[in-house]
Amino acid sequence: MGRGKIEIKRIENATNRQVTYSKRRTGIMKKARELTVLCDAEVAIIMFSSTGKYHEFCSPGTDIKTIFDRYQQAIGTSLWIEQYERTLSHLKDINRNLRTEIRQRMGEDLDSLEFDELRGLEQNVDTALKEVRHRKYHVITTQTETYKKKVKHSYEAYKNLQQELVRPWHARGPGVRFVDNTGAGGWEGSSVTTLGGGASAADMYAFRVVPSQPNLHGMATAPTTAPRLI
Amino acid sequence: MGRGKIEIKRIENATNRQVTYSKRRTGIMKKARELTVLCDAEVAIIMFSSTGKYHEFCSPGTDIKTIFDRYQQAIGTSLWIEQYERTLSHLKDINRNLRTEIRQRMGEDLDSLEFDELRGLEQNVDTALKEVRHRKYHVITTQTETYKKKVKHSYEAYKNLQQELVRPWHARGPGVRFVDNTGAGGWEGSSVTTLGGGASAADMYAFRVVPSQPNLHGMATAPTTAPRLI
DNA sequence: AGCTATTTATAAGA
DNA sequence: TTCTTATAAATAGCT
Repeated sequence: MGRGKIEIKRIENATNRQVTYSKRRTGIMKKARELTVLCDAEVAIIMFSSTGKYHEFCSPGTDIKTIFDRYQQAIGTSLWIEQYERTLSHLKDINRNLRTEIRQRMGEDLDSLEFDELRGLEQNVDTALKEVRHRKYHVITTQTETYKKKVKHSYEAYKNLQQELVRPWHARGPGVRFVDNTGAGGWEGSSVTTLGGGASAADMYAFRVVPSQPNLHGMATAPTTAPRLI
Repeated sequence: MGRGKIEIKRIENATNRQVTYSKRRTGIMKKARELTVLCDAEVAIIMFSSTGKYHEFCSPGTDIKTIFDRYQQAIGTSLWIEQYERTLSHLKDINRNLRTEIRQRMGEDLDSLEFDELRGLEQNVDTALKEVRHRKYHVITTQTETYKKKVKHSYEAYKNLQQELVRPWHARGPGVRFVDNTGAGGWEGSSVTTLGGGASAADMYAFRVVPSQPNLHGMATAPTTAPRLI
């Protein structure tokens, strides 16, 4: 009912949707009011727009909660606590199963598994291990490359400064007054020149040893932020 | 809208009132449905006619209780519902994290892990794999022993019967009248005598191949019963 | 927010 | 109840 017929499907234009919502909401509310008056009925309406705003209608002489209670009595679903408890215990069950699966994937609680399940698990974990190793080596490679570049840059900067140092004072630029040489000894002397070539990637991370997965398998409600390597 | 205009006041004729209620109720429900689709809104309607019959409408994908909960939250009523929602979302969070951990233990979604986490995971999965293998071999050994004993017993029973067969008729006991020899050829001739010694344990289960873990990682609310080997 | 051409809803009657 | 139809209402597309 309007200048043109519209298809009943989600209005994609947000503005349009909002306007239509507003108009039609008013229409429904009016209809509801008329119904309560004409037919002596009790009506409760709750609406939430896509933007989250809420509107309500309720027959005069009562309130939404009363009508809702009556509704619950009528359909016998009273006591949400029931529903609530059900949902809760359902989630807890799922949770417990997930934990069991994790424990089994960690090699615990295997007694309850049949042989074929054990074999499936073994195969699965084996595949997973390969995946993890694959990913680990990928990360090693990537990060090693990054470090290589960083070391190379630092070394070049260092060499430039060194050259600057041996040039006569009168040839220096006006902006160069200090040279940082705090690490000149141990830094240059050990492995800088060779690191770009042959240092093993694993050595680069040897300073940080994590014996087992500390963040996984926790009760954390939000993802814990991991300590960053760099 | 009709053959004549009507005043919005209680319809005194009961039949008329009932008919109007029915028609207009249908109209409102339709409008509500259209609103939810057109404007992506959530709508819940509860109606009671003057005769006490109830009707409801609710946007698809949700239910009246959910909308009512949201409504109560919106107007700031009900403290325990908040608590309930919090507990629920807490459980859902835990759930999500557990699933993430399982996926990572399966070698998926590894991109988000830092290097040290990856290394921890690798170590952990590696250990788990050893545990699982250990347990698997334990089960194999145990079951193989069981089968060995069964076969041994069967074989001895068979030999006793065979001896019985070669004894003269008059020497036989009164209860022995029939001898089952259905499998005498293929059974004895092939591997029975050697099985007790050298048959590989793995061969015993070769008839059952389970490529991956079917029951793990599911949404099951209760532990699923596994197919039994024996 | 208003304005209308149109589409819808529905009152009354069958 | 359900259908039909004349009419009242609601509203889509524009300002």
